[in-house]
Parts: sequence; structure tokens; C-alpha cells
Amino acid sequence: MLANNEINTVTEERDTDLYNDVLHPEIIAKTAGAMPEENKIYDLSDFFRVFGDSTRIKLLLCLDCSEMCVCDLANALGMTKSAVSHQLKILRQNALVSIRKSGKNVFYALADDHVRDIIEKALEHINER
Amino acid sequence: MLANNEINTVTEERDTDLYNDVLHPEIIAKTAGAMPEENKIYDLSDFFRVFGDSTRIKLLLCLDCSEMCVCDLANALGMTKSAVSHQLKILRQNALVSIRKSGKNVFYALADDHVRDIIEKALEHINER
DNA sequence: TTTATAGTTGAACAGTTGTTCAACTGTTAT
DNA sequence: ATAACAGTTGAACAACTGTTCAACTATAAA
Repeated sequence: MLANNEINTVTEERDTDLYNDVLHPEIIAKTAGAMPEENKIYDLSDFFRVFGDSTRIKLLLCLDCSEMCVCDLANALGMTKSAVSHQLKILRQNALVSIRKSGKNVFYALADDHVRDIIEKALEHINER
Repeated sequence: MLANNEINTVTEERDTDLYNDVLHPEIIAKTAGAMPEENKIYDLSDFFRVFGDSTRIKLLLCLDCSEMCVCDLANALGMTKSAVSHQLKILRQNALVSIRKSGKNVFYALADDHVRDIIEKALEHINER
């Protein structure tokens, strides 16, 4: 599961690699004023990290076509139901997919349109470089 | 002791977690047709993975305000120049930032506007849930 | 030349992540 | 009841990742 916090936090300052000398104080002040609060930044990076795995991207692309059950998703991706289920759980926890139960099946669908938009913008960037 | 005429047991698929049963063949065919090619998908997830770290998000947000040198970025983030430099390298490798050298300083800037767009879309999604 | 500062780099380390495996729940059909 | 299937879950493990540390290059000033 994707952790809320990032690797490592402890940082006692050392002598050889200081960051105390401010070259351009006015610029630093400007960015400090415009920076979103810490929690928002963690939310942002957590959100992007969900897209940062090819299995999850494939799942989202599948669901962009059609609502699908776990078994079909596993088939489409050539993976076990277990592996797919683990990744679907992460997508669920991040509110990117919704579920609908029907008999023995669980059907997954995209939660909203931002997903489509974001993937499209990323594809634009990739295609233009 | 293993008999030397036994050449490995066949590892045909297991019984308990198969993905062979196709429940909805027409949907699977549809998604297969609409799916981008494998390489594109890896590019996509690689691209998003770069955004999936709070340090790199902070650097991008700083540079969205203004061109900045490594020392100032380290100051703004409260990190060592080394740590910042490592992350800037990743941003550089992914064509998200450009550099300009001036004397002892190296100034970094956002490479293009997709970065802004993508972060904005993500913020929309986060703010609406 | 010598000294100081800006920045980069590679190795090492600890924390994180995705898949596998096995066991489990719940629904449907016999 | 019981068998079969859809799906979920936790532990384990290998692969990956971000920061630290130390050593390095390069430019500028004394």
C-alpha cells in the first residue's frame, strides 16, 4: 500500500553541505509565499504516485473504455486476480474508481473525469518531446 | 537426492488463481483494441512517477514561481544541496526542467507549460473530493 | 597559488513497493 | 450440504527509491 509519508525525514545539519547561505532572499521569500501548505503537497505527490505504476495505468485505461469485473481485468492484463485486486484496492483508496457488486462479480469503473483529463495531458507532454 | 533424469517439473498454471475464464470476451476485446502500445504505457507511468515525490513536487512549485539556483532551492526546501541536486537530476532526465549556467551558479527553470497544467488538474481533483 | 563557494556524483543504507502464495469470505448452482 | 467460482487479504520477498556522506569538479575572489 502506498504510504502517506515519504522515505526518511531526519536531517541533522552537517558542516560540509550547508544550505544556510541565501543567494537571492527575495526569490526565496516569493516562493515561500506562493507554496501550498505541506499537507496539500503530500496529497499531490501521493495522488501522482498512484499513476506511477504501469499496472495501475493499464487498469485505468481499461476502465476508461468500459466498466469491468476483476476477472476480466486480470484476463485483459495477463495477471492473476490477486495482483489485480491489490492494485484495485489502491485505486479505490485514492478515490479513482468506484465499485458495483452483482452476484459473484465486482464491477469497477472510473470514479470521475479528472482521471481522463490528467492522463490526456500527460500523453500530450510525452508525445511532444 | 534428486534423480538426474528428472528435468524440472512442468510449471503449468496453478489451479487456485487462474485468469483463464473469460466472463465478458467482447469487453476484453474492446479494451485490447483501445489500449496504447506497451512502450507508451511505460512512458506514461514513468512520467507520473516523477511527480510522485514531495521533494520533486516542491521543486517544481518553486520553479513555477521563478527560475532558481540550486543553493536557493536547497534553502527554500530546508534540504542539503546534495539531496536537491539528486532530485533535480531526475527532473532534468525527464525533460521537466531546463538549466542556465552563470558563473558559479546553475539556474533551473520549468521546461514547458504541461507541468503547470498537470499539477493544476491534480489539485482540482484533490480539492473536489 | 590558495581559499571559498556552487554544484555534482557514487556508494551505502534504510524505508517502500509490487507480485506471489496461501488461506480466506461470500455468492451461486448442484 | 457441498462444490465451484469471484474476489480479497496478509505475510514474505526481491527490487526499487530518496537521503546521507564523502569526495570530487569548476568558477571566482584574495
